[in-house]
Amino acid sequence: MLFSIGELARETGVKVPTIRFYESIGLLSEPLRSEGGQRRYGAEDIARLSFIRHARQLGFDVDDVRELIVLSANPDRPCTEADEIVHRHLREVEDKIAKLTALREELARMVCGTRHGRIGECRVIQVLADHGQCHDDAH
Amino acid sequence: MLFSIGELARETGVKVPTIRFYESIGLLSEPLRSEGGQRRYGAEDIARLSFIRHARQLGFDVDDVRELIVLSANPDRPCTEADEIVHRHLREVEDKIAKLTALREELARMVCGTRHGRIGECRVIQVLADHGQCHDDAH
DNA sequence: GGTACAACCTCTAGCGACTAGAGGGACAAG
DNA sequence: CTTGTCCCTCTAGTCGCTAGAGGTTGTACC
Repeated sequence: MLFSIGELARETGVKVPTIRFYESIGLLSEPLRSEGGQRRYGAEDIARLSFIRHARQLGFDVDDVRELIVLSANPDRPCTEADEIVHRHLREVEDKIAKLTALREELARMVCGTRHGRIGECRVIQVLADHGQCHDDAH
Repeated sequence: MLFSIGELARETGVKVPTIRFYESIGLLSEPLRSEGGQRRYGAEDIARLSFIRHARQLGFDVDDVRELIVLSANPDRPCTEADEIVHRHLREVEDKIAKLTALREELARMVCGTRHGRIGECRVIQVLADHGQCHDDAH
C-alpha cells in the first residue's frame, strides 16, 4: 500500500535524489514517514510525480509545473491559464529552434572544406577571429 | 594606447563582470595594471576577447574556446582538431534542434482546441497526467 | 535473536556561465 | 578639491539537479 522512495523512483522513472529535491522546493508535499523516519508514499504520489516528470520532459520550468499542478487540482476553473502557459512555452521552443537553426547554418559554412590545411588557412579560426565573415549578425 | 576594462567592454560587447570572470577562469590572461591597480588592456586583448565572444555566441563551451584559442596561436598545426571541434558542436546543435522539434509537435498537439473549456476537460492537463497520449515516447 | 547489506537519512558542495550586490578605492573633469 | 563615474575584490545567487560524506533503518536469511 505504501512505497519507499526507491519504489516511487522505480515507478515513475524519477531518481531518488531528485524526488527529495522536488520535495525540498515544494513541488511534492511532505510524505508520511515510517517509524524510523523513512519516507512513505501512496498511489496519488505516483500520479503527481508522473505529472511533474512529464511536464519537465516537455521542457516546462519548475514554476510552470507548480502552476500547472495548482490548475490541475481545480477542474472547474477555465482552461485559459493552462493554455497560456503552454502557448508561451511553445513560443520559447520555437524561438530556440530558430536560433539553433541559424547557428547550424553558420557552423556548417565554417567547416574547413579541405580537411588537411593548416590552422593558418583554417576557415574555422578565420571566421572566429572576424565576425564580418558571418552571414547573420544576430548570433 | 591602453584601455580600461570599461572601454574593452564597449569595444567588444562583453560585459565588465564577464571580462573579469573570463580572466578568473583563465580564458583571458592577466592584464597590466595602472598604478592604482586598475586593469589596462591593449589592442591584442580586443582581438582575443572578440574571438572569445564570437565563439561563445556560436555556442562553443568554455573548454572548446580554450582549445580554439590555443589552436589559433599555432598557425602551422594542422586544421583537423579545429575541424573536429566544430563538427562535434555542429552535431550537438543538430541534436538539440531535433529534440526541440519533437517537443514543438508535442506541445502544438497539446493546446486546447476550445479556448473556453474548463480545466476538467483541458487537453493540456489531461496529456500531462497521461503520458500515453503523447506521440513520442522519447521526451 | 543476530548479522549482513541494501536502501534510506541529512547536509553540503558542485556543475556552467555568468549576474548581482556590498562596501570601498581610483581617476578625470572642472 | 570636489564631484561623479568608473573601478576594485569578494561573496552569493541563478537553474535543476547530481555527487558524496557520514550515519541510520529496514529486511532477508540463518
